[in-house]
Amino acid sequence: MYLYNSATRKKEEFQTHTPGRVEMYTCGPTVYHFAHIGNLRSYVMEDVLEKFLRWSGYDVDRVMNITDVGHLSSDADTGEDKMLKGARREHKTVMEIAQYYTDAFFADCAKLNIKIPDVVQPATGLIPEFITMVQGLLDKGYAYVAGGNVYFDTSKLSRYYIFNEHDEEDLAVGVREGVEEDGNKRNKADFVLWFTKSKFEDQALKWDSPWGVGYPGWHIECSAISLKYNGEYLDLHCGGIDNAFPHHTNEIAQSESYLGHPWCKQWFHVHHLVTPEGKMSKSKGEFLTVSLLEEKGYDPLAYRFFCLQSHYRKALVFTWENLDNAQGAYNKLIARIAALTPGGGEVDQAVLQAQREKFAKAMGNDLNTSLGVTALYDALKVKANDETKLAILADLDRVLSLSLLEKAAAKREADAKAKESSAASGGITVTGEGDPAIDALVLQRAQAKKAKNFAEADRIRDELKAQGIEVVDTKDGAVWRRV
RNA sequence: GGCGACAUAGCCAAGUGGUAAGGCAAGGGUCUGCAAAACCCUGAUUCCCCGGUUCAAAUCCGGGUGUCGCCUCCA
Repeated sequence: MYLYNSATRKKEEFQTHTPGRVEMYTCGPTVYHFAHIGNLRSYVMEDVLEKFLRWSGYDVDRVMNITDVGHLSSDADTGEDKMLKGARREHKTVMEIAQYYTDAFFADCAKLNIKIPDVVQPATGLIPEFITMVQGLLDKGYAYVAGGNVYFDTSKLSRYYIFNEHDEEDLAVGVREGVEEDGNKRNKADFVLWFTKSKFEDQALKWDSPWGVGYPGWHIECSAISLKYNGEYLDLHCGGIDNAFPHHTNEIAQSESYLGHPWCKQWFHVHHLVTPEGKMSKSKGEFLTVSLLEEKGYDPLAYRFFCLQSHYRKALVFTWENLDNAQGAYNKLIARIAALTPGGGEVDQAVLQAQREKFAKAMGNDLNTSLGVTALYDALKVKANDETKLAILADLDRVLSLSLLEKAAAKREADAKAKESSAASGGITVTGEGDPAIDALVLQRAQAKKAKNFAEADRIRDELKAQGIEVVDTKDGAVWRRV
């Protein structure tokens, strides 16, 4: 397959260190708050990438960290740990916060059909490994101690900026409000590997180290966790585009300096979900979570569908209108699949194979999920029996994970049930949200309608409408809902 | 100020030198007492702009413009 590689800024043929096996690492969430749907866009796209690699025959070893310490909200000593901030906000301990939001993260993932990685490692569980790595960098001369902290010395590298051609002098340090320069650093780009100094006395998580009691920097965790579980050679590193610099740049600096050889070849960065006002963030605008989408009546998988319709390397604009489009398209797709009849005839293997190849070509071209979704529509239109169409859809859904066949089967079953009860009650069925008084009115209307008393039927429908209730006649009876 | 990505119909988009896929929305039609649903039909003389290369450019080259992101909190 071909993937765009952020490190070379080119689309390249994907190659692994060990043929047939992919060592894959993903930067996981900092568990200080709920994930918003923009965060989850990355995990959706990475999930599709992982599943496509498996579908293509690779053996994938996927590792993800959980940042539960060390992620500062600012540079240098002024930085407050995000976890602490969360804990204080909710009057809980840091570990309680970490557990709560880790669980919430994976609950969101489950709703979006995002598979849990093979290894999930919280940063606090691997402190000795971080210390070993920091010590190794000190021993090799890539790090120094200053003002109680351990820093990585970027001047020791022949090339530090991997993802962009920065000239150090052009870097606007402190470009953001509230960021101060750290006087302990020898070079502008140096970063902390281990902190012992914190202005915040309630820094709850501390560990003993050769440099004093303290806590790890944010970047070291990913290098060390990947080294432990993926080994010395990483094939594919994923994350949001905003992590390219400085986080991933620093990971490369640490890992390659420590290992003494090239580390990860392929870098996969997912671009942002944005609103018409700009970047989505937890601190401004509406805080969009999966739960909020559900409260508003959306299927989380419609959001997944929305993500798949677009390319991962393009900013995707979120508006409620766009999500409505996706939900509508998703519902229609399910309805069309539900209209197929399972269990009849043989699967046409030649057609299945041809559609598989078409899909593989699209997805293999820098993960073109938009064409991948189009392949679903092609499957519905292909000249073959329903059994073959269903087989194609089931196969492609192993990658896209839209629960197509499950949802279609559920719809088919619900439709059959409605039809059955319709037959049992002489053709008049009322399906609604479980209010007997409303059911009675809707039934009255249906009876008036059956007696061709349309004036009375419309009068009752208007009466219901005034109460915010919409009645729709389907071929299987009357259905009402609150709007 | 520096670096990077992107720019195709109302919206999401495909397209990688051979004459603009697909989806959503919209409009028209069939059907239904009326609606809804379903099904059928309709869409860009043109791909941000200006030059250039070529028999041929949305695609390649040069120069602009715009939007977004990063430059030590973010996926």
